[in-house]
Amino acid sequence: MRVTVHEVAKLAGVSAMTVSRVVNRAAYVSPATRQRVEAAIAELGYVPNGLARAMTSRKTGALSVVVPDVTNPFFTHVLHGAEKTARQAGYRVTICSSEADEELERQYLSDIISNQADGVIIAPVGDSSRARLQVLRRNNVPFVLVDRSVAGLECDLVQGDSVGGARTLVSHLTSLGHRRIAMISEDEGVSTARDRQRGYEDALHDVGVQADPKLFVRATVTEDFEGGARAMRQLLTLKERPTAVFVVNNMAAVGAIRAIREGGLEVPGDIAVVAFDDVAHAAVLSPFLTVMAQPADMFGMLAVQLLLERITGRDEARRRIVVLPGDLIVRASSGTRVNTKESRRRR
Amino acid sequence: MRVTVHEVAKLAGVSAMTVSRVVNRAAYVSPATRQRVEAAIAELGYVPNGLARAMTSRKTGALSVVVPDVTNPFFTHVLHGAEKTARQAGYRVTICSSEADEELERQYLSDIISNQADGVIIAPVGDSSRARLQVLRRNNVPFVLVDRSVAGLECDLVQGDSVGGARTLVSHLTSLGHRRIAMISEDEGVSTARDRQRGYEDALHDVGVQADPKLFVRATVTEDFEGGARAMRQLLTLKERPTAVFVVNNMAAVGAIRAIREGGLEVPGDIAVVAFDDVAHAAVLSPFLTVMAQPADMFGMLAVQLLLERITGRDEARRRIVVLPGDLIVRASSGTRVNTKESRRRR
DNA sequence: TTGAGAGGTGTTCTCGGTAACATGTGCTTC
DNA sequence: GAAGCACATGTTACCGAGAACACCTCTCAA
Repeated sequence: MRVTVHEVAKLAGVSAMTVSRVVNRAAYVSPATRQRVEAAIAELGYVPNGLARAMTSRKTGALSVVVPDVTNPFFTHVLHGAEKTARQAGYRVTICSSEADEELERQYLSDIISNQADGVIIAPVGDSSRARLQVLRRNNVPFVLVDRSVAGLECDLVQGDSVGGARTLVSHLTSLGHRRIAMISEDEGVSTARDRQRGYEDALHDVGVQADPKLFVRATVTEDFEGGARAMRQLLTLKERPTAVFVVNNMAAVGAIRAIREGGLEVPGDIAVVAFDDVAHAAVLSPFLTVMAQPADMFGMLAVQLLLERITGRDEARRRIVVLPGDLIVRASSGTRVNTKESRRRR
Repeated sequence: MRVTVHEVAKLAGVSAMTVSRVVNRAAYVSPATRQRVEAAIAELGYVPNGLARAMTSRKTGALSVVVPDVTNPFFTHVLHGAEKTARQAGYRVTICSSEADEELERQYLSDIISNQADGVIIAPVGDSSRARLQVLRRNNVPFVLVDRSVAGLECDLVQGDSVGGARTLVSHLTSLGHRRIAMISEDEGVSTARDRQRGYEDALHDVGVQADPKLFVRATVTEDFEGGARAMRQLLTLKERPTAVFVVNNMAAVGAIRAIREGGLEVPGDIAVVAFDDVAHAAVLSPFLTVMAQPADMFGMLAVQLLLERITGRDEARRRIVVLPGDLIVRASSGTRVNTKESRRRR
């Protein structure tokens, strides 16, 4: 069906090997032959079969990026950074959206091994990913974690400064006078959730406040905003409501804000909100949410770089961990007067 | 390096073929043998090589989705819908971000052929993609267009109702009294730009207004918002400024709004803004932009469905075109009083 | 008793490309 | 004039699976 070397060879009156040599600009093909072969290639529209090549070369040129949610702007940018860097290095990128589902993640990783990806970038579902990642390792597929580490698994990692970032965000709230500050977190098996909780507790401790367990809620963070909304509704039922909330990420924050408003309350008037991860479009359209912005593109770029180094040998290299600091962007939702220009205008 | 059938066969004391039979649950393997083979597979951690399989079966199980920008929420959702549907049908999805660059698109399509993808979903860069898509066709790679058609190319297509959607958006503006309405479009080679321009002109015509060429500007729409911003700045230099702007898509709209504000003007007070495509996060956080929302997930899902039908034979099927209507969502940016509750509160 | 068919397993060849090796020119060089 | 090398091309084998076919054994019906 598809054109092969053999058909090109026949048309050009040479052997398959010679066609291969022309295609790969290998040594020692006479100009006359080369020309005839090239003409035949053009005439038949021959495109080399990458699979067959991969069979012998043991390199597919494919990297896989596994993220829990492709519609989350944070991961979107990780993806973009990774894709760009990979392409420049001559690699393709296959995305896998694990939907934060362990079984789906397992399936993807198994597929990845089966399809001989040259390497994997993964934002793991959580600590439970450890076993699955060890299967990768057993099959000699190099991988690099992004955004999240996995307890008990030593490997290359690119992540943000969750502890520090959370501490900064929460300190921002305490500096505004808040003391009853809630946290909406996610599954304990996710390293960023743990780290951000630590930052949250550190910041409270800094001002002499003991973290109140009733003010700590976990959300199931899925692609829609419902997880954050549900968690927020729970907080709203407390007899003594928090005056501020620190939300573990952007998606949950959006849900939380919606829940607050649906509860007839105002942000930041009744409850101030701060969160991790910026949302570019929203930020420009109508800057509202105070966030710890992370350089997501950079996460992807660096992860690919580390991965490529693993792929191209240098096995001796030890485990490398890159930690990227975030940027505190203060906007209306935390209750300061920064950037209120627009909201005043909108009326 | 990686475990193969042969090693499993050796360990189990059978032939490679028998291992293959066990793996594929093919007929006639004695329970005893099956068990020994399965034990060997488990012990060695054998995972079948998908490439080798693809060589003989002539099916890779890979679909490619080519979009101009993976960080654009619209395409993100197309991608998500496509990925989900494909996965359920047992296909993987490779994403290619063409960055609206013809050469990059050509390269990707060539890669796709080379890597024997079973099919392609593509939001083409523009009409110039025609030649590149014909190469796909010549190589028997089925494909379906999403979002954009290509002039002079007959093929399956899933798109929004750009003419009607634009007409609705612009009519919304005229119904509010606007008459000097500008349009920020993009490259003429993009079908949606042409269609939306027609809808724009139709809507003006409906109220007896002749489209003013000076009010029509093209933006180079790239992943950042600069294209829209530049176009807007150009409109702001006109002696007689437009009172409203219809922007061809969400990314450009974000840039345009930024430019308006940077010019010291207000939206919608000085200039009303409407655009195609919603941005989910922004919409929840602080509803502002009046848009024609398109069911992007659905675009991806349907495109994959059409594609799978092509792949699994039924070649006789004629060209199919699916047109999905959008939803007008009126918010603050167009100057109505809808949804002003939040902005009033925010003060 | 024979043969037909089901059960069970191995051998060979192929998928499309290329590494490795083989072969065959012609020209230089001592 | 034989060795030696650069150039030019072909042959063979292999990458890891699986299709096709061959070849056993055993059972059961005629």
